[in-house]
Amino acid sequence: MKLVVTEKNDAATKIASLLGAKKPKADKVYSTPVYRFEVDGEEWVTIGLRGHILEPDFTPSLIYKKRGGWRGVTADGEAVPAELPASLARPPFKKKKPFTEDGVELKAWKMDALPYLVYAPIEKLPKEKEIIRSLKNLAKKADSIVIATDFDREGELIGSDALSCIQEVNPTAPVSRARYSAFTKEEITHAFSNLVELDTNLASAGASRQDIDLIWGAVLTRYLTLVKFAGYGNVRSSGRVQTPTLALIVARERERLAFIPEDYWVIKGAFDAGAAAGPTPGDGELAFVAPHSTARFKDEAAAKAAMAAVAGATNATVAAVDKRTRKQQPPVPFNTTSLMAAASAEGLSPARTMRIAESLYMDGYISYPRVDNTVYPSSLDLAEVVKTISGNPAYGPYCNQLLSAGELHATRGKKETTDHPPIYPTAKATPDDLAPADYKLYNLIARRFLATLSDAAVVEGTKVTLDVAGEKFAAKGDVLVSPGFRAIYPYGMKKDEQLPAMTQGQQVAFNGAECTKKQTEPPARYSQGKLIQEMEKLGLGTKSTRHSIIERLYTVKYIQNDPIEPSQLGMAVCDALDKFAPHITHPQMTAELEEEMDNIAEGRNTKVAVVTNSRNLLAEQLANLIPHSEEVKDALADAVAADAYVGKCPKCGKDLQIRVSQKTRGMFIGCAGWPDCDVTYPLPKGKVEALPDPCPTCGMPQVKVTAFRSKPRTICIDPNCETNKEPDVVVGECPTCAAAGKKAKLIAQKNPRTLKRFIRCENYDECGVGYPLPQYGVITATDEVCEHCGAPMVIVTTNRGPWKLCPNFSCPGKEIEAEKKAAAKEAKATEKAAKKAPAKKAAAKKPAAKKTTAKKTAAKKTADKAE
DNA sequence: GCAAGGTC
Repeated sequence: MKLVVTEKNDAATKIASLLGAKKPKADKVYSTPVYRFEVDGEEWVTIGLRGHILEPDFTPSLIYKKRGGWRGVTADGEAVPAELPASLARPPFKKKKPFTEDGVELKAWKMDALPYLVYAPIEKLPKEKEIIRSLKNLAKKADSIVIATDFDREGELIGSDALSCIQEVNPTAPVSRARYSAFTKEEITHAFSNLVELDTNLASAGASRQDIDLIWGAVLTRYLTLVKFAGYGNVRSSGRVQTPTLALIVARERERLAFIPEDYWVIKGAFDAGAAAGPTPGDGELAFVAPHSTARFKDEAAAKAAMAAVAGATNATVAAVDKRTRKQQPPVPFNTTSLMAAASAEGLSPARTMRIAESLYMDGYISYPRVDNTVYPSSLDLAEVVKTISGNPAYGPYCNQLLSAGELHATRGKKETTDHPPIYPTAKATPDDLAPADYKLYNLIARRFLATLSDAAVVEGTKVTLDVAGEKFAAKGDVLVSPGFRAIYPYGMKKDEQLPAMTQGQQVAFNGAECTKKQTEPPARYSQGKLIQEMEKLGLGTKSTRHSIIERLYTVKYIQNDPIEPSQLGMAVCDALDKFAPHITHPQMTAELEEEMDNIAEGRNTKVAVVTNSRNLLAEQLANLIPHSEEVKDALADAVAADAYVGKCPKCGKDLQIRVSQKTRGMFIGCAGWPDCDVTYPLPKGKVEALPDPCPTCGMPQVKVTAFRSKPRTICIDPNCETNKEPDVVVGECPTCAAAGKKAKLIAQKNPRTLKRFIRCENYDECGVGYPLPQYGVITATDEVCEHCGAPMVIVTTNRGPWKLCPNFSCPGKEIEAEKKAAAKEAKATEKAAKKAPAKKAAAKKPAAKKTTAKKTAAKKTADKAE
């Protein structure tokens, strides 16, 4: 039996179906899918890994296991370097030698262990245990092995790791490597009939990257976290990619802070081409506004002079009309980066975009979403794709138009690789088939695909120069003459500005001018999309990791909001590292690593040499950091306090800070003077940010609260402020009391101490009837009761509009509704799958659909609970 | 409790 190992399940299926004489048989080894088929009478089987199946980590025997291995290094491994470089060899023990904890002898403790970590040996440990088990099981029976992972450095490494697993159980089977860069019959057949050897140099280049990333990441992350410990879960991370990325954001913020705005003046004139002289009382249909031809007056006197010159004028002469048509070329096909950038402009974060893209891909709506390529391969039948999506009524007419216009020609981007095609739609979807955000992304991808097959848009630009008492005004207009791709791809387009038709020498009415003082703006903050593009330009991260790097910066609270601004903590971390360990804050580290990896791959250098070199460099940086720990510690502490600051304590005057409750993990506002001062304020659930302006009603600080999936709202921190008071609302009669023959009202109310809102029977002590309410939104009573449980229906009006709900958390109706929805969705999925490809796909799809709905119901439940 | 890179 010949065993073919691929990087992912998807590749395993494709290769099996391209090489098998007959349709491959889908099978499972333990829980891993494998595909069996025959080639020239020989039995073949393909198995897809899940990317890396091994993961480097410090040799376990060296690490004292307690608390995730952060507690120190043990003395038992002879692998522990006996001698540290002089710069790091300060007395490592705070406690007396020999130092033991829980009977384990420790060489160094916490921070003092970091120098040892710099030189700690690294092993590859299993990461995907299930897959490894399946792989080994197959390997035992294999006569020969083909490594068919992706054709790149990480692919070579993944293959090499797989091979080391295989050879543990089958060291003798001959091994070869298939190199392919497209899933076409020719390419795959060619690769498998021209097998080569695994490139161990290339694999060890990748392994060097792994080791270096681990060592630098672990040492610096632990340093930053331990130097000013802020409780478990408050990790302050650093890494080869994330720290330079943070530095970009911080640098931009610094530019903004250093920016000195300059005043300038703008003059705008009002004109009306419908009347020869003004002022015109007319309908204003032909009215337009045009700026002075000096777009920005740097000098107020000059602006005033121009205003004085046109004062009293009622007439303007059209001095010149200049028309130019220009073409707007259709966009190029989407790769991962351009998709994330375009989606980011539409309000989908890169991380969310990739999550959605992944699920659209798994459900067969779009092609593989992790690509660099921006040129459709010739093997892709463009017309067939157009036909496929033409079933969506929003695209139908445009698709037909494209198809009837003759042969299709697609735009080409600059990057051409052949591993995967650019991202395109692979199935029809309508808004009914997908969740709103999913459809938003699908729609973007489908329209982009059609746009890449379209003609250029032709825009006629008109520039009209108007003379008012010798002062020139310049009116500009853009009119779309031929929409071309813009008919289907409206994203990122400016609105047309139409000017009335005018001819040279014509007189138009001048209805006065307005002079406004403005200020120059600092450079804009990065949007997530822009940051991704900048990272790509600098070689930071890969198409598959950039979005998660940015997300990481958000979760460790180095950055906030979108456009991205750094927190005080983010700035402090960046500054501290830039001062004492500058190597990690620059993209240069990645560039140098790339160069070294090329050297390893080409055989000019070895992994050992490169990693050792990197260890030495890190040792230098750490030796620089350690003596400045007090300074770093203070800087981080100040930054954390500044991020938490919301205002002054009304009782003692110290700082009020946003804090996390140790007990409940919930947020509250507490006084920095605690325990001497016991002032606290409750906070509702959600993301909380301090606001600079105090409450206009009571003068206390205000915060911005963003609850899950809601728009942010501003609230005063004082629950007793008028703005936080809510009148009790009678929402119905208590059913339990009614059954007992009593009459009692159900009242919607808010607890000022906890901010929790709920409905409670006025006779609660006896009957115990109560229901939870969402934490915000205006509650209005209805005279209906829930058909399932008898609770009073209420209407909650938020900024997203009113919605009616049964407040009973355990109402049986909730389950029934959820099931109905799930059933409807499943029916649709089954129907769709059955239409597309009989039998097999339907079977594959059904559980997937079930899973998503189940997940969604669960997510909804937690969301409900959170409210 | 750590990185970055694959993939789900």
